[in-house]
Amino acid sequence: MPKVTPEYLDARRREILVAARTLFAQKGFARTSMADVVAATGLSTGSVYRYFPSKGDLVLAVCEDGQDEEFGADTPVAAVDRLLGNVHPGREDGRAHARLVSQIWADAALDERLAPVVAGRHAGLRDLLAGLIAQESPGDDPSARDRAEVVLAALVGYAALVGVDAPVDHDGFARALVAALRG
Amino acid sequence: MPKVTPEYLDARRREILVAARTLFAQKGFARTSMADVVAATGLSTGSVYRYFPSKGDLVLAVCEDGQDEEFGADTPVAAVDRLLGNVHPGREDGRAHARLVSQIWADAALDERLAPVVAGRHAGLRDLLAGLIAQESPGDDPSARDRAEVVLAALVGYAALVGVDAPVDHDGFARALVAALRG
Amino acid sequence: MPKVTPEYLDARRREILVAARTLFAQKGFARTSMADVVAATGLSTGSVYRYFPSKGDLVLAVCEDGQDEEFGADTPVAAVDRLLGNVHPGREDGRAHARLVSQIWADAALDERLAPVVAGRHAGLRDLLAGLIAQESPGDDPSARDRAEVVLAALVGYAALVGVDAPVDHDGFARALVAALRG
Amino acid sequence: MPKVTPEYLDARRREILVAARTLFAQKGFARTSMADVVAATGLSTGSVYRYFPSKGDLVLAVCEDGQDEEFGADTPVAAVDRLLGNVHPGREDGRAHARLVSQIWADAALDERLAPVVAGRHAGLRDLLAGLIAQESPGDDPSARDRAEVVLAALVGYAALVGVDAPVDHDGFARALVAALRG
DNA sequence: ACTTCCGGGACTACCCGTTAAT
DNA sequence: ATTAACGGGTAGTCCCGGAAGT
Repeated sequence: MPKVTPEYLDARRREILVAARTLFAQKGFARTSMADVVAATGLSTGSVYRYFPSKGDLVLAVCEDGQDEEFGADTPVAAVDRLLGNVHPGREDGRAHARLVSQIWADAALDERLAPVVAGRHAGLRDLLAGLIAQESPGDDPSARDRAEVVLAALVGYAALVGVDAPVDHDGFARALVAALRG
Repeated sequence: MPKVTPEYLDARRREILVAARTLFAQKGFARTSMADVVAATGLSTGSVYRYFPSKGDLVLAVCEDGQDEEFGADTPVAAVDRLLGNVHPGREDGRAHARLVSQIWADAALDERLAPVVAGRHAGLRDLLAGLIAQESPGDDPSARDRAEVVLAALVGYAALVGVDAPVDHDGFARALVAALRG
Repeated sequence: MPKVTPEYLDARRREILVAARTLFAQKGFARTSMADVVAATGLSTGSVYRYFPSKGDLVLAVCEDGQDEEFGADTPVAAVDRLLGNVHPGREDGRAHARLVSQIWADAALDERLAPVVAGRHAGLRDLLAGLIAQESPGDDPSARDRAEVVLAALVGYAALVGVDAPVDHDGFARALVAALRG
Repeated sequence: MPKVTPEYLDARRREILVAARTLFAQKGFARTSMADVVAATGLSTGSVYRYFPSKGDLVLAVCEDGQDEEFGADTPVAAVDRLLGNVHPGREDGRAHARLVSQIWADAALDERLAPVVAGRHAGLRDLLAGLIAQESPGDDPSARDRAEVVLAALVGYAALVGVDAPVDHDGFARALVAALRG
């Protein structure tokens, strides 16, 4: 079935990506084999490798994916609430997402192709958050950036906690996080 | 014929543990093979398996190890400084330690034997920190625990950042973290 | 819809053949993938498979190709000189040609479709050479055929030597070969 | 089964080597998979890889093997007879050996680890044969080495012929070869 | 009619955690 | 205590068919 539309190709690619992300969130990168991905997509080995030339590329694509989703918040509190909501332990896919976040940071620490992607994405988010914080604060507070860094780091750590199924107090954490935003 | 002393056995065990931790910090759990550990210790496969019946047990032991080191701090700021110092990107083994932290949280999210160990350790640390915070604060502030949780989570996130070699402002982060301690 | 001319088709076929021979001479049959050939020709997979229904057929065609080139020599010495020149280690493509010769004989020993082609080609060359030898020799020397066989075998062996980049004395070999022609 | 005698290890190694050589002679290097070798030995994959860390090493070992067998001949004619006998098309394993010879020269042309081994072995044989020729010839004939090269090359070419099952006149070839020895 | 190119899936070399015999 | 053996699993390649377009 050659000469298909670019949309078709992109849809196929996304299917693989979604299947892979689901598996990676369940079992992590290392414990998910390409055969697992192949089985989950219903395609053949060759097909998957046509879209992603190696497992590393697939992992990379999963990590890059969703990166460009609009931040969509105009106050720091709203932004943090939203990010925190993604890893809410009560949500259906909250734990899965949290686990994926942990996997990504761990793998990025070992994979030099992944590291800049993850670091860059994080930096972008931090600057955005810092901007929102600065808008709210009176005068020029140089600590906005540091506060943003801390809050974002706390979110990563929170994902780790949710990932291991630790009994967290979601609302309490949210409150303390908002307090930290204020400095 | 040997009948070696328990001390000797324990020393052997520690040697393996140290070698494994070093390798795990460099390459992560999945990318470190038992053969790597065996080679690093200079022992034989059988010996290593005598002390740790499976790779999972070795990973578990590495994660548990160091857990019982005294917290050794009597103010929250001192405690946070100390913890933060362990993953200082400028320190020789700061990045290695940071990487190991990321690996542990990621693996704990997948391994049900590991999860409670890591979660428990974290809870202990959090309660200790919450205690120190409460001591300092006037009256009974119920948010001490939440603040401790946030600060500790931020430390985990900071380790992730250092692990991927992101350009962090260590001192700025420390300041913002101390501010967060105060709420 | 095209209905292209047969000449065009043949030209295409030759392009593929040339590209394939070059690759086969560089990397051998087994280490050259159809994808390599496709890439080298600039055509599509389907096109290549239209002209050569399988890799085996392509290999066969490469082995048959050049077979019908006129011997173009009227004395045994001239013939041998010419053949030897094709695998001269100093020539640009001498080693490449020599490597290809080795690949062909090796593959022919395993492929029953290839074997008769190669054997037949060799037999033709030998008979031709034997005829030239007989012309020069006085009376009817029944050993002409055997001498031709030995000389031709030596040429194959020489190609093998050049193929592995062994330090050969080309002129010395040529002299000894001529002596062998004479018996 | 640890701590076995070196003889045991060597015997095991030889078993693998023999099995591999047989397969390689039948199907060539490329068409013989490591799984084939494993099955032929009756061992497990891991065991075979313990003795030969890669397929390339196994191929190399097969090519080096038998190299040190004594030449065992004191006249050029006897030497050539012996070498020719190894690839006699009538002998049980003559064709198999001939095929293996072809495979080795072809692979050596592509594998830079193999090339020097094969070239060196050939050079040794040639010098030995040249020595025998020189002994017999009156005075100092500088062409002894070239004649030896031609004769050896012819033997390689003869192996190629036998390998493809070409109808050769073994005795006629032998006679012409002996004539070539004399120059 | 003819080319393109996606899909398929068996296969390959090799690795790894672990056992058990010596 | 040592180490040979195990065997299932891993990422990735390869040749080729056949449907979809031009």
